[in-house]
Amino acid sequence: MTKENTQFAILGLLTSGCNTGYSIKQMMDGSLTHFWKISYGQIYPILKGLVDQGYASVRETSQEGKPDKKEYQITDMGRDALRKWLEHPIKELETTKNELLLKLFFSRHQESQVTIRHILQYQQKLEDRYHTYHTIKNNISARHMSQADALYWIITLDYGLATTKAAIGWCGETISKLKGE
Amino acid sequence: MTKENTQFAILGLLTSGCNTGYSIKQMMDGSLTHFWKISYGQIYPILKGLVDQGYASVRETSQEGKPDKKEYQITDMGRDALRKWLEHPIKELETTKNELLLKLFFSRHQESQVTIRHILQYQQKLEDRYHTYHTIKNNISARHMSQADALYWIITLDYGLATTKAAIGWCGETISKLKGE
DNA sequence: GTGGACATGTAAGTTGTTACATGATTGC
DNA sequence: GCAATCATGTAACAACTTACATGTCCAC
Repeated sequence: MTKENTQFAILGLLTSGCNTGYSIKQMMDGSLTHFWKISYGQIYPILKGLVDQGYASVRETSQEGKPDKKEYQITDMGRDALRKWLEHPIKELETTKNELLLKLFFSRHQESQVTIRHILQYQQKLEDRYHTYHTIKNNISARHMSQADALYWIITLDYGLATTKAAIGWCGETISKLKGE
Repeated sequence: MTKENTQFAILGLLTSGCNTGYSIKQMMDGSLTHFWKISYGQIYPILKGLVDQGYASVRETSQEGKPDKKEYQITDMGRDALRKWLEHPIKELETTKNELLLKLFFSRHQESQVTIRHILQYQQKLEDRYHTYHTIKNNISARHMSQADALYWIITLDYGLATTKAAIGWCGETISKLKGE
């Protein structure tokens, strides 16, 4: 049930300073994007669903200088459900679709120069991602934020940093291997 | 277009000794599963589509001691299309949904003991996966197989080994960090 | 006679994305 | 007057999974 997780991702963000569909989307894009993505097409229906289930409440508020918005608030029931979900153990490891590896698998049909070019481009993208994670990490340390919030946020970033670094290393080794052929 | 990639994954396997829907599924589950998954619900319609596009041909054959099957063969047009697809550069890095990281992001709502238990279980699963990759790698080296096939197969396994190892290391460090809190 | 490997296929459902529609307000 | 940011929403589509339906042949 990935939908359940997506639901709780949104419910969780209601406890992290986000209380409109718009701000949830922004937070997702900025901070959870490397392990959970979401579109408006999901957010608004799910927010409605959370209210239906009693996990959240809404009120329409008007602001000065900005359009009206719907403010969502997590309820006690929502908090209980969130804690229960957190306790629930993780079933299985997820696997990503990886277009580079797929192409690599069939690369005997191709000249190794082209393969090397693909890997180099991939490596560049990994390095960009690595630097993005670093920048976010530095921003968190520099900014306000409650300690409890920041601790776990940094831990998830460290996962991204560690695995991305390993992938960058693999790119280098693989290119050497292919050049030696 | 992930579907395009899935299509070429199947077309590619027609060049790697698989020529029935059934054997394609087996190969996928055994060797490509860590970066590309597929179900029968996709395989059979796509095989039909490949024939419609002129990328493959079929013939029904009967076997002794086994049920009849449809043997698919890649065509010259299919080979051209496969090479063109291989040349096409990779657009973007994929991101996996990761339930552990999602839960971790909200783990300030939870006692750190429970969080540590989750990470330990995750680490165990990563280690299982790591050993599976190793076993497959050893089997490839030990078995027949053309050198060209084996080289790229091993490279994709090395990616899995490198990133999984990094993730295992992160688990250890994170647990230490949380115990120190 | 039953379980397992081999073999093909589809219908319904799930999950998610993309593109579109709408509109307030601010600053240039 | 136009772009940007803030804001909400949906309909159509895409990709994929799950569950089911069907059947052969072999070995125990």
